[in-house]
Amino acid sequence: MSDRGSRRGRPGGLSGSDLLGVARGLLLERGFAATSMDEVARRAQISKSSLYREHPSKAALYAAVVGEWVEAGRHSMRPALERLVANPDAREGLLELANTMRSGILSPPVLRMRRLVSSEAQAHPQVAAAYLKESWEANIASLGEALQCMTEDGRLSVTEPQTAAEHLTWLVIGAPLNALLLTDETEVDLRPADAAVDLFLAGYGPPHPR
Amino acid sequence: MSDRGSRRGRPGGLSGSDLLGVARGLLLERGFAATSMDEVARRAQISKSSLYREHPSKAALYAAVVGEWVEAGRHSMRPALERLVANPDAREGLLELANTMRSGILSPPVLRMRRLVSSEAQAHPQVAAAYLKESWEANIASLGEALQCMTEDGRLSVTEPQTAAEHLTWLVIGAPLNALLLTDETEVDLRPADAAVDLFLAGYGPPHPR
DNA sequence: CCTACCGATCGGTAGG
DNA sequence: CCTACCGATCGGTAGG
Repeated sequence: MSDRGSRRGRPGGLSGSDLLGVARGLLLERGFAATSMDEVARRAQISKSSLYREHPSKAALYAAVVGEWVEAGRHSMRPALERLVANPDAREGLLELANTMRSGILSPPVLRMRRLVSSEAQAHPQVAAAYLKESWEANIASLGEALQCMTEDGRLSVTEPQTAAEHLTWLVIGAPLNALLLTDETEVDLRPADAAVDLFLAGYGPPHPR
Repeated sequence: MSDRGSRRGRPGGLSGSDLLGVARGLLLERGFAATSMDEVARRAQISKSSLYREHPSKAALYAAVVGEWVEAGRHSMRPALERLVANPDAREGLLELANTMRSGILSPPVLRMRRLVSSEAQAHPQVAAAYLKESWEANIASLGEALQCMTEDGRLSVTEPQTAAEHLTWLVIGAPLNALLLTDETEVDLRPADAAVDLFLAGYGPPHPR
């Protein structure tokens, strides 16, 4: 990860993934407009010339930061989904997944990245579109596959996996995500996910639950 | 609404609600940072001195714009909720309400205001907090009251109206709102709300549906 | 009411 | 000569 090992001659500052990490920290903390290329360079201990050689514009740096983030989080839900599919108790598995989704999506860094991308969606639409497609829709699709898998062995009765995955997702995170996006807080008191899972199972539960 | 009638002597430019309308148009179109006080004054045909006399800072102008918007939309769902309560067919009423919620919350101006307030939530937290409380939470609470009313005469079986209202809201608008907030588009193809209403009724439907 | 203008700061690029 | 990198400063524009 660190480029420290590839430096030659001069002590030098950060580059590559380390440089993106510095930029990400500033962008998540202050937003796009309030993050200056000067401070990115200063914190990375490089000159602005070096910064602009690696990222030819502020927009390119921003796109690189979001791109690295999306790539890292693309399959972040996979372990939780494998635990869900492996759990013979559908309700227990869904409850655990709900809590995992909440603690992930509502965590301060993930929330800040979402605020950043959403705020810049008009100025940088291609970045927002990539974030939506590769971060959100990819994870929703994976959840849909897991729900279909659970339907095939009788633990659920889902006919439209994509729709069911969206329903579960928004039942679980809709209200707290909305509240957190409209606050400068990074935490909100969560009611238990039981009611959301109960509603989901009432509609998508096994066909013969007796 | 117009201050044209109260002008005295000079032809003058806009003030009051008309001035806020000009500022709102610019803020919704370009966002907070890209909206200059110079252009607000120019479009309102007043000097910057007059603008700053009526709104002592850019932040104050922004707060006034959002405040007027919140006040106007506070009870915007009431007519739709009255139709829901008056409809003896719960499913039909909920479907109509779902479509009303979608066409309202997902309409371009409402969407743009949400983007604006959310983008400035860190810089102007009190504005975002007022928007959340008086615009969102007030309407959710009204929906909860309607659901409780329908429970009392046997059309639903809701024990926690607040939770049920949140569930219905996010089932109906969660996915499209998320997609629209992460795009520069102002429209998205909506799948029918039937699946969301069916799921809601599976969990909150009448106790003896035979 | 308005024009001119301020102190500050931005993203991006020059010469050496 | 080449490269990686620096200090200094550019033209424009923001809120007030």
